[in-house]
Amino acid sequence: MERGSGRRTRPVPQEGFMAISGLIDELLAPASAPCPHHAGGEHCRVCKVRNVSVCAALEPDELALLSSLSEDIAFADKTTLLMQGDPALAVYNLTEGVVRLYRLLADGRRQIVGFLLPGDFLGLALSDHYAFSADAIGHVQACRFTRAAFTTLVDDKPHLLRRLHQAATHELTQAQDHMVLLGRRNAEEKVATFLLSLRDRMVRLGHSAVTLSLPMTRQDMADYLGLTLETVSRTISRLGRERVLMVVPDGVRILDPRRLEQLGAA
Amino acid sequence: MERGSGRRTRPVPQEGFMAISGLIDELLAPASAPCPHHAGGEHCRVCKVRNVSVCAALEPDELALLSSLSEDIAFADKTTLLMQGDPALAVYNLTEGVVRLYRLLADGRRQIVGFLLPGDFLGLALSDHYAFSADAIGHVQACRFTRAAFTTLVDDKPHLLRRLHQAATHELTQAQDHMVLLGRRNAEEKVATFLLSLRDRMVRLGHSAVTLSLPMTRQDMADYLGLTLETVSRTISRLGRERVLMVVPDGVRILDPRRLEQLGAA
DNA sequence: CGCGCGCGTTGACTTGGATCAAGGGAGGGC
DNA sequence: GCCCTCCCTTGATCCAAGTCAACGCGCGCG
Repeated sequence: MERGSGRRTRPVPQEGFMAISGLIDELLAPASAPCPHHAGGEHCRVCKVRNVSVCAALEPDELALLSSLSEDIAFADKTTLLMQGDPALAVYNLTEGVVRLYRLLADGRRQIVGFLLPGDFLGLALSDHYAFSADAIGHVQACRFTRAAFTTLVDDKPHLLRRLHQAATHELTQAQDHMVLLGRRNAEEKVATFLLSLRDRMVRLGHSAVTLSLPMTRQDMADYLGLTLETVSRTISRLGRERVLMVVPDGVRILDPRRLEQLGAA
Repeated sequence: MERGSGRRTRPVPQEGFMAISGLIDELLAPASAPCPHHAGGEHCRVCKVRNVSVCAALEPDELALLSSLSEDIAFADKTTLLMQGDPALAVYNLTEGVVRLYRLLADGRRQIVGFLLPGDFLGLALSDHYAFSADAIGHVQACRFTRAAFTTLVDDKPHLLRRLHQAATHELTQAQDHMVLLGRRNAEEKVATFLLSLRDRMVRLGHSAVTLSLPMTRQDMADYLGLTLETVSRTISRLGRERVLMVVPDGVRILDPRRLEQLGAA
Protein backbone atom coordinates (compact mmCIF):
# COMPACT_ATOMS: atom_id res chain seq x y z
CA MET A 1 0.00 0.00 0.00
CA GLU A 2 1.63 3.12 -1.25
CA ARG A 3 0.82 5.71 1.30
CA GLY A 4 1.01 9.38 1.80
CA SER A 5 3.22 11.88 0.21
CA GLY A 6 4.65 8.96 -1.64
CA ARG A 7 2.24 9.98 -4.30
CA ARG A 8 5.00 10.56 -6.76
CA THR A 9 3.02 12.76 -9.07
CA ARG A 10 2.03 15.27 -6.43
CA PRO A 11 5.30 15.44 -4.52
CA VAL A 12 5.55 17.36 -1.31
CA PRO A 13 5.01 20.99 -0.41
CA GLN A 14 8.78 20.70 -0.23
CA GLU A 15 9.11 21.53 -3.90
CA GLY A 16 8.15 25.05 -2.98
CA PHE A 17 11.45 25.30 -1.14
CA MET A 18 13.36 23.97 -4.10
CA ALA A 19 12.08 26.81 -6.23
CA ILE A 20 13.36 29.41 -3.80
CA SER A 21 16.50 27.57 -2.80
CA GLY A 22 18.49 30.59 -3.83
CA LEU A 23 16.81 32.51 -1.07
CA ILE A 24 17.40 29.95 1.62
CA ASP A 25 20.86 31.07 2.61
CA GLU A 26 19.59 34.57 2.93
CA LEU A 27 16.61 33.47 4.99
CA LEU A 28 18.83 31.31 7.16
CA ALA A 29 21.17 34.13 7.94
CA PRO A 30 20.95 35.26 11.57
CA ALA A 31 18.28 37.83 10.69
CA SER A 32 19.82 39.84 13.53
CA ALA A 33 16.78 39.14 15.64
CA PRO A 34 15.30 42.36 16.99
CA CYS A 35 14.22 40.33 19.97
CA PRO A 36 12.93 42.11 23.07
CA HIS A 37 14.66 39.54 25.28
CA HIS A 38 17.99 40.39 23.85
CA ALA A 39 18.11 43.60 25.76
CA GLY A 40 21.45 43.77 27.52
CA GLY A 41 22.61 40.44 26.02
CA GLU A 42 20.69 38.68 28.75
CA HIS A 43 18.01 36.94 26.75
CA CYS A 44 18.41 33.73 28.73
CA ARG A 45 17.60 35.45 31.99
CA VAL A 46 14.16 36.42 30.75
CA CYS A 47 13.62 33.33 28.57
CA LYS A 48 10.05 32.14 28.85
CA VAL A 49 10.88 28.50 28.25
CA ARG A 50 14.09 28.16 30.23
CA ASN A 51 12.58 26.18 33.06
CA VAL A 52 11.07 23.63 30.70
CA SER A 53 14.12 23.30 28.47
CA VAL A 54 17.52 21.66 28.79
CA CYS A 55 18.86 25.02 29.93
CA ALA A 56 17.12 24.42 33.25
CA ALA A 57 20.11 22.19 34.04
CA LEU A 58 22.20 25.29 34.62
CA GLU A 59 22.29 27.45 37.69
CA PRO A 60 20.90 30.98 37.51
CA ASP A 61 24.43 32.35 37.89
CA GLU A 62 25.43 30.58 34.70
CA LEU A 63 22.82 32.35 32.63
CA ALA A 64 25.17 35.10 31.56
CA LEU A 65 27.48 32.46 30.13
CA LEU A 66 24.56 30.83 28.37
CA SER A 67 23.48 34.14 26.91
CA SER A 68 26.95 34.81 25.64
CA LEU A 69 27.09 31.45 23.90
CA SER A 70 23.72 31.70 22.20
CA GLU A 71 21.85 34.10 20.04
CA ASP A 72 18.15 34.66 19.72
CA ILE A 73 17.12 34.17 16.13
CA ALA A 74 13.90 34.38 14.14
CA PHE A 75 12.67 32.20 11.29
CA ALA A 76 9.79 33.13 9.00
CA ASP A 77 7.01 30.72 8.06
CA LYS A 78 8.19 27.82 5.88
CA THR A 79 11.88 28.62 6.17
CA THR A 80 14.39 25.90 6.85
CA LEU A 81 16.27 25.75 10.15
CA LEU A 82 18.45 22.89 9.03
CA MET A 83 18.58 20.35 6.25
CA GLN A 84 19.09 16.61 6.31
CA GLY A 85 22.68 15.81 5.26
CA ASP A 86 24.10 19.26 5.97
CA PRO A 87 27.05 19.48 8.35
CA ALA A 88 25.66 19.89 11.85
CA LEU A 89 26.96 23.33 12.76
CA ALA A 90 24.35 24.46 15.23
CA VAL A 91 21.77 23.32 17.73
CA TYR A 92 18.65 25.21 18.73
CA ASN A 93 16.32 25.65 21.60
CA LEU A 94 12.87 26.58 20.41
CA THR A 95 11.36 29.52 22.27
CA GLU A 96 8.34 30.32 20.15
CA GLY A 97 6.36 28.71 17.33
CA VAL A 98 6.24 25.20 15.88
CA VAL A 99 8.87 23.29 13.90
CA ARG A 100 8.43 20.12 11.87
CA LEU A 101 11.24 17.56 11.74
CA TYR A 102 11.23 15.19 8.82
CA ARG A 103 13.12 12.81 6.62
CA LEU A 104 12.69 12.60 2.88
CA LEU A 105 13.04 9.54 0.70
CA ALA A 106 14.71 9.98 -2.68
CA ASP A 107 11.37 9.85 -4.48
CA GLY A 108 9.82 12.61 -2.40
CA ARG A 109 7.97 10.59 0.20
CA ARG A 110 8.20 12.36 3.51
CA GLN A 111 7.96 11.14 7.07
CA ILE A 112 7.61 13.77 9.76
CA VAL A 113 9.36 12.39 12.83
CA GLY A 114 8.16 15.06 15.21
CA PHE A 115 6.81 18.51 15.87
CA LEU A 116 8.78 20.77 18.17
CA LEU A 117 7.03 23.17 20.51
CA PRO A 118 8.49 25.99 22.63
CA GLY A 119 11.02 24.59 25.10
CA ASP A 120 11.98 21.67 22.86
CA PHE A 121 15.59 21.13 21.96
CA LEU A 122 16.67 20.63 18.37
CA GLY A 123 19.93 18.76 18.05
CA LEU A 124 19.70 15.82 20.41
CA ALA A 125 20.37 13.18 17.80
CA LEU A 126 23.51 14.85 16.71
CA SER A 127 26.25 13.42 14.57
CA ASP A 128 28.47 15.22 12.07
CA HIS A 129 25.57 15.76 9.73
CA TYR A 130 21.92 16.39 10.44
CA ALA A 131 19.86 13.23 10.14
CA PHE A 132 16.66 15.12 9.32
CA SER A 133 15.42 18.45 8.08
CA ALA A 134 13.58 20.99 10.16
CA ASP A 135 11.44 23.91 9.11
CA ALA A 136 9.28 26.55 10.64
CA ILE A 137 5.51 26.27 10.72
CA GLY A 138 4.53 29.90 11.14
CA HIS A 139 6.84 32.37 12.81
CA VAL A 140 9.53 30.76 14.93
CA GLN A 141 11.87 32.16 17.52
CA ALA A 142 14.80 30.05 18.63
CA CYS A 143 17.97 30.16 20.64
CA ARG A 144 20.94 29.16 18.52
CA PHE A 145 24.22 27.67 19.77
CA THR A 146 27.06 26.78 17.48
CA ARG A 147 27.76 23.14 17.80
CA ALA A 148 31.34 23.81 18.90
CA ALA A 149 30.27 26.15 21.69
CA PHE A 150 27.54 23.82 22.81
CA THR A 151 29.84 20.81 22.84
CA THR A 152 32.36 22.72 24.92
CA LEU A 153 29.64 23.75 27.32
CA VAL A 154 28.41 20.19 27.67
CA ASP A 155 31.93 18.92 28.29
CA ASP A 156 32.29 21.51 31.01
CA LYS A 157 28.95 20.95 32.73
CA PRO A 158 28.30 17.30 33.59
CA HIS A 159 24.87 18.17 34.84
CA LEU A 160 23.94 19.50 31.41
CA LEU A 161 25.07 16.26 29.82
CA ARG A 162 22.93 14.31 32.27
CA ARG A 163 19.99 16.50 31.42
CA LEU A 164 20.61 16.03 27.70
CA HIS A 165 20.80 12.29 28.11
CA GLN A 166 17.58 12.38 30.05
CA ALA A 167 15.99 14.32 27.19
CA ALA A 168 17.34 11.84 24.65
CA THR A 169 15.94 8.97 26.68
CA HIS A 170 12.58 10.68 26.77
CA GLU A 171 12.69 11.21 23.01
CA LEU A 172 13.55 7.57 22.53
CA THR A 173 10.50 6.52 24.50
CA GLN A 174 8.36 8.87 22.44
CA ALA A 175 9.88 7.46 19.27
CA GLN A 176 8.83 3.99 20.39
CA ASP A 177 5.31 5.24 21.02
CA HIS A 178 5.29 6.60 17.53
CA MET A 179 6.49 3.31 16.06
CA VAL A 180 3.56 1.57 17.71
CA LEU A 181 1.25 4.17 16.25
CA LEU A 182 2.70 3.92 12.76
CA GLY A 183 2.91 0.15 12.69
CA ARG A 184 -0.15 -1.01 14.55
CA ARG A 185 -2.90 1.59 14.67
CA ASN A 186 -5.63 2.43 12.21
CA ALA A 187 -6.40 5.87 10.84
CA GLU A 188 -8.91 6.82 13.51
CA GLU A 189 -6.63 5.75 16.36
CA LYS A 190 -3.75 7.62 14.77
CA VAL A 191 -5.64 10.88 14.48
CA ALA A 192 -7.16 10.61 17.96
CA THR A 193 -3.77 9.83 19.52
CA PHE A 194 -2.15 12.70 17.69
CA LEU A 195 -4.75 15.23 18.81
CA LEU A 196 -4.56 14.05 22.41
CA SER A 197 -0.80 14.09 22.65
CA LEU A 198 -0.59 17.50 21.05
CA ARG A 199 -3.25 18.73 23.44
CA ASP A 200 -1.31 17.40 26.42
CA ARG A 201 1.87 19.13 25.31
CA MET A 202 -0.03 22.39 24.80
CA VAL A 203 -1.61 22.09 28.23
CA ARG A 204 1.83 21.67 29.75
CA LEU A 205 2.74 24.95 28.04
CA GLY A 206 -0.26 26.63 29.62
CA HIS A 207 -2.74 26.44 26.76
CA SER A 208 -6.36 25.40 26.84
CA ALA A 209 -7.28 21.73 27.00
CA VAL A 210 -10.36 22.35 24.90
CA THR A 211 -9.38 24.54 21.99
CA LEU A 212 -6.50 22.98 20.18
CA SER A 213 -4.69 25.02 17.59
CA LEU A 214 -3.36 23.04 14.63
CA PRO A 215 -0.87 25.25 12.82
CA MET A 216 0.36 22.40 10.60
CA THR A 217 -1.44 21.42 7.39
CA ARG A 218 -3.38 18.20 6.82
CA GLN A 219 -0.46 17.05 4.71
CA ASP A 220 1.88 17.57 7.67
CA MET A 221 -0.38 15.55 9.95
CA ALA A 222 -0.64 12.85 7.27
CA ASP A 223 3.14 12.68 6.90
CA TYR A 224 3.46 12.42 10.66
CA LEU A 225 0.82 9.70 10.97
CA GLY A 226 1.70 7.60 7.92
CA LEU A 227 -1.56 8.48 6.16
CA THR A 228 -2.66 10.65 3.24
CA LEU A 229 -4.04 14.12 3.66
CA GLU A 230 -7.45 12.93 2.42
CA THR A 231 -7.66 10.26 5.10
CA VAL A 232 -6.71 12.77 7.80
CA SER A 233 -9.31 15.20 6.52
CA ARG A 234 -12.03 12.55 6.32
CA THR A 235 -11.23 11.26 9.79
CA ILE A 236 -11.36 14.72 11.35
CA SER A 237 -14.58 15.47 9.48
CA ARG A 238 -16.11 12.25 10.78
CA LEU A 239 -15.10 13.05 14.37
CA GLY A 240 -16.79 16.40 13.81
CA ARG A 241 -19.97 14.77 12.53
CA GLU A 242 -19.94 12.46 15.56
CA ARG A 243 -19.66 15.48 17.88
CA VAL A 244 -16.36 14.30 19.33
CA LEU A 245 -14.87 17.57 18.22
CA MET A 246 -15.71 20.70 16.31
CA VAL A 247 -13.58 21.90 13.45
CA VAL A 248 -12.72 25.57 13.87
CA PRO A 249 -10.39 27.78 11.84
CA ASP A 250 -6.79 26.58 12.34
CA GLY A 251 -7.72 23.97 14.88
CA VAL A 252 -10.37 21.97 16.66
CA ARG A 253 -12.40 22.24 19.82
CA ILE A 254 -12.46 18.99 21.73
CA LEU A 255 -16.09 18.43 22.68
CA ASP A 256 -15.87 14.91 24.04
CA PRO A 257 -12.40 14.26 25.43
CA ARG A 258 -13.50 10.98 27.04
CA ARG A 259 -14.62 9.60 23.71
CA LEU A 260 -11.46 10.80 22.00
CA GLU A 261 -9.38 9.03 24.63
CA GLN A 262 -11.29 5.82 24.03
CA LEU A 263 -10.57 6.07 20.34
CA GLY A 264 -6.91 6.67 20.96
CA ALA A 265 -6.47 4.24 23.84
CA ALA A 266 -5.35 0.66 23.67
CA MET B 1 -6.63 -1.14 8.06
CA GLU B 2 -6.24 -3.50 10.92
CA ARG B 3 -2.78 -4.86 10.59
CA GLY B 4 -0.65 -7.49 12.04
CA SER B 5 -0.91 -9.21 15.30
CA GLY B 6 -3.84 -6.95 15.86
CA ARG B 7 -5.83 -9.89 14.62
CA ARG B 8 -7.73 -10.12 17.81
CA THR B 9 -8.86 -13.67 17.38
CA ARG B 10 -5.38 -15.10 16.95
CA PRO B 11 -3.66 -13.01 19.59
CA VAL B 12 0.07 -13.17 19.90
CA PRO B 13 2.47 -15.96 20.63
CA GLN B 14 2.58 -14.01 23.86
CA GLU B 15 -0.35 -15.96 25.24
CA GLY B 16 2.02 -18.86 25.51
CA PHE B 17 3.79 -16.95 28.24
CA MET B 18 0.57 -16.22 30.03
CA ALA B 19 -0.10 -19.91 30.38
CA ILE B 20 3.23 -20.52 32.04
CA SER B 21 3.38 -17.28 33.96
CA GLY B 22 3.84 -19.27 37.12
CA LEU B 23 7.13 -20.46 35.75
CA ILE B 24 8.42 -17.08 34.76
CA ASP B 25 9.88 -16.10 38.09
CA GLU B 26 11.72 -19.36 38.20
CA LEU B 27 12.98 -18.93 34.66
CA LEU B 28 13.97 -15.35 35.36
CA ALA B 29 15.98 -16.26 38.42
CA PRO B 30 19.70 -15.76 37.90
CA ALA B 31 20.05 -19.34 36.69
CA SER B 32 23.50 -19.13 38.28
CA ALA B 33 25.05 -19.06 34.84
CA PRO B 34 27.68 -21.75 34.47
CA CYS B 35 29.44 -19.41 32.12
CA PRO B 36 32.99 -20.18 31.00
CA HIS B 37 33.85 -16.48 31.10
CA HIS B 38 33.00 -16.26 34.71
CA ALA B 39 36.18 -18.05 35.67
CA GLY B 40 37.85 -16.03 38.39
CA GLY B 41 35.07 -13.39 38.47
CA GLU B 42 36.72 -11.74 35.52
CA HIS B 43 34.12 -12.29 32.85
CA CYS B 44 34.52 -8.74 31.55
CA ARG B 45 38.19 -9.21 30.80
CA VAL B 46 37.44 -12.01 28.37
CA CYS B 47 34.14 -10.58 27.13
CA LYS B 48 33.80 -11.10 23.40
CA VAL B 49 31.67 -8.01 22.84
CA ARG B 50 33.35 -5.57 25.19
CA ASN B 51 34.97 -3.52 22.45
CA VAL B 52 31.71 -3.08 20.58
CA SER B 53 29.61 -2.32 23.65
CA VAL B 54 29.22 0.64 25.98
CA CYS B 55 31.76 -1.03 28.27
CA ALA B 56 34.45 -0.02 25.79
CA ALA B 57 34.19 3.41 27.42
CA LEU B 58 36.10 2.06 30.40
CA GLU B 59 39.82 1.55 30.71
CA PRO B 60 41.22 -1.98 30.89
CA ASP B 61 42.21 -1.38 34.50
CA GLU B 62 38.57 -0.74 35.36
CA LEU B 63 37.47 -4.14 34.14
CA ALA B 64 37.77 -5.73 37.55
CA LEU B 65 35.34 -3.13 38.88
CA LEU B 66 33.00 -3.79 35.98
CA SER B 67 33.15 -7.52 36.63
CA SER B 68 32.35 -7.02 40.28
CA LEU B 69 29.29 -4.93 39.46
CA SER B 70 27.84 -7.28 36.90
CA GLU B 71 26.93 -10.90 36.61
CA ASP B 72 26.84 -13.11 33.58
CA ILE B 73 23.39 -14.56 33.20
CA ALA B 74 21.66 -16.96 30.80
CA PHE B 75 18.13 -16.87 29.43
CA ALA B 76 16.46 -19.79 27.68
CA ASP B 77 14.51 -19.44 24.45
CA LYS B 78 11.29 -17.44 24.80
CA THR B 79 11.94 -16.33 28.37
CA THR B 80 11.38 -12.77 29.41
CA LEU B 81 14.29 -10.52 30.36
CA LEU B 82 12.04 -7.69 31.42
CA MET B 83 8.43 -6.68 31.11
CA GLN B 84 6.82 -3.41 30.10
CA GLY B 85 5.58 -1.58 33.19
CA ASP B 86 7.76 -3.45 35.69
CA PRO B 87 10.04 -1.39 37.93
CA ALA B 88 13.34 -0.95 36.12
CA LEU B 89 15.70 -2.80 38.45
CA ALA B 90 18.39 -3.90 36.05
CA VAL B 91 20.09 -3.15 32.76
CA TYR B 92 21.79 -5.66 30.50
CA ASN B 93 24.53 -5.92 28.00
CA LEU B 94 23.82 -8.68 25.52
CA THR B 95 26.77 -10.99 24.93
CA GLU B 96 25.18 -13.80 22.97
CA GLY B 97 21.92 -14.48 21.15
CA VAL B 98 19.07 -12.28 19.98
CA VAL B 99 16.48 -10.36 21.99
CA ARG B 100 13.25 -8.80 20.77
CA LEU B 101 12.02 -5.54 22.30
CA TYR B 102 8.35 -4.79 21.95
CA ARG B 103 5.35 -2.90 23.15
CA LEU B 104 1.90 -4.39 23.46
CA LEU B 105 -1.41 -2.64 23.03
CA ALA B 106 -4.22 -3.57 25.37
CA ASP B 107 -5.94 -5.66 22.72
CA GLY B 108 -2.87 -7.75 21.99
CA ARG B 109 -1.45 -5.93 19.00
CA ARG B 110 2.30 -5.94 19.22
CA GLN B 111 4.95 -3.65 17.79
CA ILE B 112 8.52 -4.87 17.97
CA VAL B 113 10.69 -1.79 18.35
CA GLY B 114 14.00 -3.53 17.84
CA PHE B 115 16.10 -6.66 17.85
CA LEU B 116 19.18 -6.69 20.04
CA LEU B 117 22.34 -8.49 18.92
CA PRO B 118 25.50 -9.27 20.91
CA GLY B 119 27.12 -6.06 22.11
CA ASP B 120 23.84 -4.17 22.28
CA PHE B 121 22.83 -2.48 25.47
CA LEU B 122 19.41 -3.00 27.00
CA GLY B 123 18.34 -0.18 29.24
CA LEU B 124 19.13 3.01 27.39
CA ALA B 125 15.64 4.43 27.50
CA LEU B 126 15.42 4.05 31.20
CA SER B 127 12.90 5.57 33.53
CA ASP B 128 11.51 4.13 36.75
CA HIS B 129 9.60 1.50 34.84
CA TYR B 130 10.48 -0.36 31.67
CA ALA B 131 8.78 1.16 28.65
CA PHE B 132 8.84 -2.11 26.70
CA SER B 133 9.18 -5.84 27.15
CA ALA B 134 12.16 -7.89 26.08
CA ASP B 135 12.47 -11.60 25.53
CA ALA B 136 14.99 -14.09 24.31
CA ILE B 137 14.91 -15.49 20.80
CA GLY B 138 16.88 -18.67 21.26
CA HIS B 139 19.49 -18.99 23.97
CA VAL B 140 20.72 -15.67 25.30
CA GLN B 141 23.68 -14.74 27.41
CA ALA B 142 23.80 -11.31 28.98
CA CYS B 143 25.67 -9.21 31.46
CA ARG B 144 23.39 -7.92 34.16
CA PHE B 145 23.87 -4.76 36.25
CA THR B 146 21.47 -3.68 38.92
CA ARG B 147 20.14 -0.30 38.04
CA ALA B 148 21.46 1.18 41.26
CA ALA B 149 24.99 -0.09 40.67
CA PHE B 150 24.94 1.00 37.07
CA THR B 151 23.65 4.47 37.93
CA THR B 152 26.39 4.87 40.50
CA LEU B 153 28.97 3.75 37.98
CA VAL B 154 27.69 6.21 35.39
CA ASP B 155 27.71 9.05 37.92
CA ASP B 156 31.30 8.19 38.70
CA LYS B 157 32.56 7.82 35.13
CA PRO B 158 31.70 10.81 32.95
CA HIS B 159 33.16 9.08 29.96
CA LEU B 160 30.67 6.24 30.35
CA LEU B 161 27.82 8.74 30.43
CA ARG B 162 29.12 10.31 27.25
CA ARG B 163 29.29 6.91 25.65
CA LEU B 164 25.76 6.10 26.78
CA HIS B 165 24.47 9.37 25.41
CA GLN B 166 26.20 8.63 22.15
CA ALA B 167 24.49 5.22 22.08
CA ALA B 168 21.13 6.83 22.85
CA THR B 169 21.65 9.32 20.05
CA HIS B 170 22.44 6.49 17.68
CA GLU B 171 19.32 4.64 18.77
CA LEU B 172 17.27 7.76 18.22
CA THR B 173 18.54 8.03 14.67
CA GLN B 174 17.69 4.38 14.09
CA ALA B 175 14.26 4.94 15.56
CA GLN B 176 13.71 7.71 13.04
CA ASP B 177 14.79 5.41 10.23
CA HIS B 178 12.28 2.91 11.46
CA MET B 179 9.51 5.52 11.54
CA VAL B 180 10.19 6.27 7.89
CA LEU B 181 10.01 2.57 7.15
CA LEU B 182 6.78 2.06 9.07
CA GLY B 183 5.05 5.16 7.79
CA ARG B 184 6.17 5.45 4.21
CA ARG B 185 7.41 2.18 2.75
CA ASN B 186 5.55 -0.68 1.12
CA ALA B 187 5.85 -4.32 2.08
CA GLU B 188 8.64 -5.16 -0.35
CA GLU B 189 10.72 -2.16 0.68
CA LYS B 190 10.16 -3.01 4.33
CA VAL B 191 11.33 -6.58 3.98
CA ALA B 192 14.31 -5.68 1.79
CA THR B 193 15.40 -2.94 4.20
CA PHE B 194 15.05 -5.24 7.17
CA LEU B 195 17.15 -7.99 5.60
CA LEU B 196 19.85 -5.55 4.56
CA SER B 197 20.11 -3.81 7.89
CA LEU B 198 20.21 -7.10 9.76
CA ARG B 199 22.88 -8.34 7.36
CA ASP B 200 24.97 -5.22 7.96
CA ARG B 201 24.77 -5.64 11.71
CA MET B 202 25.74 -9.32 11.40
CA VAL B 203 28.66 -8.41 9.16
CA ARG B 204 29.89 -5.95 11.78
CA LEU B 205 29.81 -8.87 14.23
CA GLY B 206 31.94 -10.93 11.89
CA HIS B 207 29.27 -13.01 10.16
CA SER B 208 28.85 -13.76 6.49
CA ALA B 209 27.35 -11.13 4.19
CA VAL B 210 25.72 -13.85 2.11
CA THR B 211 24.11 -16.31 4.47
CA LEU B 212 21.81 -14.46 6.82
CA SER B 213 20.40 -16.33 9.77
CA LEU B 214 16.88 -15.32 10.79
CA PRO B 215 16.26 -16.70 14.27
CA MET B 216 13.02 -14.71 14.69
CA THR B 217 9.69 -15.97 13.37
CA ARG B 218 7.73 -14.48 10.47
CA GLN B 219 5.36 -13.08 13.08
CA ASP B 220 8.27 -11.31 14.76
CA MET B 221 9.39 -9.79 11.47
CA ALA B 222 5.79 -8.78 10.72
CA ASP B 223 5.43 -7.12 14.11
CA TYR B 224 8.69 -5.29 13.53
CA LEU B 225 7.73 -4.13 10.03
CA GLY B 226 4.09 -3.26 10.61
CA LEU B 227 2.86 -6.11 8.40
CA THR B 228 1.17 -9.48 8.86
CA LEU B 229 3.07 -12.72 8.90
CA GLU B 230 1.41 -13.77 5.64
CA THR B 231 2.62 -10.65 3.86
CA VAL B 232 6.16 -11.20 5.14
CA SER B 233 6.06 -14.82 4.04
CA ARG B 234 4.70 -13.98 0.60
CA THR B 235 7.24 -11.21 0.09
CA ILE B 236 10.17 -13.43 1.03
CA SER B 237 8.80 -16.22 -1.18
CA ARG B 238 8.53 -13.82 -4.10
CA LEU B 239 12.10 -12.59 -3.59
CA GLY B 240 13.09 -16.26 -3.67
CA ARG B 241 11.18 -16.88 -6.91
CA GLU B 242 12.86 -13.81 -8.41
CA ARG B 243 16.29 -15.20 -7.47
CA VAL B 244 17.08 -12.22 -5.27
CA LEU B 245 17.58 -14.62 -2.42
CA MET B 246 17.23 -18.27 -1.54
CA VAL B 247 15.21 -19.41 1.43
CA VAL B 248 17.24 -21.82 3.57
CA PRO B 249 16.42 -23.36 6.95
CA ASP B 250 16.37 -20.59 9.59
CA GLY B 251 17.48 -17.90 7.20
CA VAL B 252 18.16 -16.77 3.67
CA ARG B 253 21.11 -16.64 1.32
CA ILE B 254 21.38 -13.31 -0.41
CA LEU B 255 21.93 -14.09 -4.09
CA ASP B 256 21.58 -10.63 -5.57
CA PRO B 257 22.57 -8.03 -3.00
CA ARG B 258 22.56 -5.26 -5.60
CA ARG B 259 18.96 -5.94 -6.46
CA LEU B 260 17.98 -6.16 -2.81
CA GLU B 261 19.58 -2.78 -2.19
CA GLN B 262 17.59 -1.31 -5.07
CA LEU B 263 14.39 -2.63 -3.56
CA GLY B 264 15.28 -1.24 -0.17
CA ALA B 265 16.78 2.04 -1.34
CA ALA B 266 15.03 5.36 -1.67
C1' DC C 1 6.62 -44.21 16.30
C1' DG C 2 3.05 -41.32 15.56
C1' DC C 3 0.68 -37.43 17.28
C1' DG C 4 0.35 -32.71 18.05
C1' DC C 5 2.04 -28.28 17.78
C1' DG C 6 4.53 -24.47 16.12
C1' DC C 7 5.86 -22.39 12.12
C1' DG C 8 5.72 -21.38 7.34
C1' DT C 9 3.46 -21.30 2.83
C1' DT C 10 -0.10 -20.53 -0.35
C1' DG C 11 -4.78 -19.54 -2.20
C1' DA C 12 -9.26 -16.98 -2.22
C1' DC C 13 -11.59 -13.06 -0.82
C1' DT C 14 -12.28 -8.68 1.55
C1' DT C 15 -11.37 -4.06 2.89
C1' DG C 16 -9.19 0.22 4.79
C1' DG C 17 -6.99 3.57 3.11
C1' DA C 18 -4.75 5.26 -1.26
C1' DT C 19 -5.60 7.36 -5.56
C1' DC C 20 -7.98 10.24 -8.78
C1' DA C 21 -10.95 14.00 -9.40
C1' DA C 22 -13.70 18.03 -8.59
C1' DG C 23 -14.93 21.98 -6.20
C1' DG C 24 -15.06 25.59 -2.38
C1' DG C 25 -13.32 29.19 0.64
C1' DA C 26 -9.87 32.27 2.66
C1' DG C 27 -6.16 35.34 2.09
C1' DG C 28 -2.81 38.09 -0.23
C1' DG C 29 -0.86 40.55 -4.15
C1' DC C 30 -1.58 43.75 -7.72
C1' DG D 1 -11.97 44.12 -6.44
C1' DC D 2 -10.38 40.19 -8.70
C1' DC D 3 -7.53 36.63 -9.52
C1' DC D 4 -4.43 33.07 -7.97
C1' DT D 5 -2.68 30.03 -4.86
C1' DC D 6 -2.97 27.18 -1.08
C1' DC D 7 -5.71 24.38 1.86
C1' DC D 8 -9.35 21.64 2.86
C1' DT D 9 -13.28 18.73 1.86
C1' DT D 10 -15.87 15.24 -0.35
C1' DG D 11 -17.10 11.62 -3.77
C1' DA D 12 -15.92 7.59 -6.76
C1' DT D 13 -12.94 4.01 -7.65
C1' DC D 14 -8.93 1.04 -6.99
C1' DC D 15 -5.56 -1.96 -4.99
C1' DA D 16 -1.97 -3.48 -1.52
C1' DA D 17 -2.18 -5.68 2.27
C1' DG D 18 -5.21 -7.81 5.63
C1' DT D 19 -8.19 -11.73 6.75
C1' DC D 20 -9.71 -16.40 6.55
C1' DA D 21 -8.67 -20.98 5.52
C1' DA D 22 -6.22 -25.10 4.37
C1' DC D 23 -2.21 -27.70 4.32
C1' DG D 24 2.75 -29.35 4.84
C1' DC D 25 6.83 -30.11 7.30
C1' DG D 26 9.90 -30.97 11.10
C1' DC D 27 10.56 -31.78 15.84
C1' DG D 28 9.84 -33.04 20.49
C1' DC D 29 7.16 -35.74 23.61
C1' DG D 30 4.29 -39.30 25.35
